[in-house]
Amino acid sequence: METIAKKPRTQLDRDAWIVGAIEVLAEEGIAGLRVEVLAKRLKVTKGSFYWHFTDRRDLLLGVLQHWKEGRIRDIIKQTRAQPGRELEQIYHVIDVYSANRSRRGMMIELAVRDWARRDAEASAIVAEVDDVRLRCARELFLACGVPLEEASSRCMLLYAYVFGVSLMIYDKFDSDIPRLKRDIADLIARSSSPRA
Amino acid sequence: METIAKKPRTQLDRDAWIVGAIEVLAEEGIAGLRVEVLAKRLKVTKGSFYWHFTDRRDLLLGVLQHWKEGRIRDIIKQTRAQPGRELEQIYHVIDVYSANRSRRGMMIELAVRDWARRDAEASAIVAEVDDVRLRCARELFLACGVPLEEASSRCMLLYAYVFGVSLMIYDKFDSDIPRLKRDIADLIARSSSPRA
DNA sequence: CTGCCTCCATACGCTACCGTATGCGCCATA
DNA sequence: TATGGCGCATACGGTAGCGTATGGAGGCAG
Repeated sequence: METIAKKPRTQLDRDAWIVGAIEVLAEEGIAGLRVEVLAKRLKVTKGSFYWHFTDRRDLLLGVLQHWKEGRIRDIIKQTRAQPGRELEQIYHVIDVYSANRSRRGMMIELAVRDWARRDAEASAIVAEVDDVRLRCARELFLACGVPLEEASSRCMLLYAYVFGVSLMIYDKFDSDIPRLKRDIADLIARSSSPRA
Repeated sequence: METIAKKPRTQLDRDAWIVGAIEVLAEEGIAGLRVEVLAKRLKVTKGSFYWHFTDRRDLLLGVLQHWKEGRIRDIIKQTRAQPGRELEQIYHVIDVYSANRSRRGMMIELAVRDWARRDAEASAIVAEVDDVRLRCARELFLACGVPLEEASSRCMLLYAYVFGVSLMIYDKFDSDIPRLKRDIADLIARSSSPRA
């Protein structure tokens, strides 16, 4: 009767390959994402791979799709705030991205963006994700009473900052990095109009 | 008598290889920087390459060194302002990086930083460059009368922004990108204390 | 002219991949 | 118990790239 119920299977399915692929992508970048390397990591041979995928490109498209959906789900979640707590939520978004806590997610993010610099399909996916991110974040600023154009500037600055700071190496620059990051979050989030 | 004078030679020297390598690096990333590919672009064979370099790693170290020196020269130049025109210079720095004018330089920058995410030697070079950049930019803010800690925050935000914005795809987000970028430059540069 | 040194070409072995062809065990179902 | 297909293993041909070995052209000195 349970024809639709998921059967517990030890075998690999398409999704397991994609999840593993994202793991490799985070560690080695798109250039290191090789079929045989991934197969070895999953303890099977590429005979299995070419059963689930037509070729490497098929996998890569699956990775992009999987990443996009996960990102958009996360964006919706992170930018949903209780009325009156929008500013708090903005700080939370900055913190989530710039903290080392989600280092793994940022590695994937950077790998995908580097990939997108030379691949049209990856580029299209990143464009979609960026658009959703910016619009959702802008809503938060608007809810804080920030005017439209300033809300646009600030949310753009927000995301550019969190990605950019992940590319920099600034250990020796300042002795109190946590304070530095708090101050930067203030520069980004604190609206010039109301003043929290 | 002119044993030290440079002789005009049509042949390739170490530097020509490095310059060509940076070209490939900008277009294909570190993973695409292959000895035989580079040789083909320079219209020679890799027999020449292994005359000038011991191995691929030797070339990569040369690329890093060359990039570092060029960057530091540029930083010194870009952050040297006539007294009283420091704020103007800050805007100029933001503009130089975020404009598409120096798109090529940014491609190299991003390629090196992606490289540095998985290579200790590239990472060390980026750390040096970042340190010089941040300290030079901080001097500009200090000269504008910005307090030390705020100067640190703002110059960090500045560089994180310019690198991060180069990773984003935001065509559809706002209809007036130039205005958006001007507003962001104001958010970064405009000190809360004096008010230009 | 001869010999040497510089700079590059050619040829080779080796490894890492991609994608294909084919074999094979296991499980469900009749 | 027979059988067919699913999921994977094995084996193969082909390409790209690294590094080495060796040959060869051209200039320059003697």
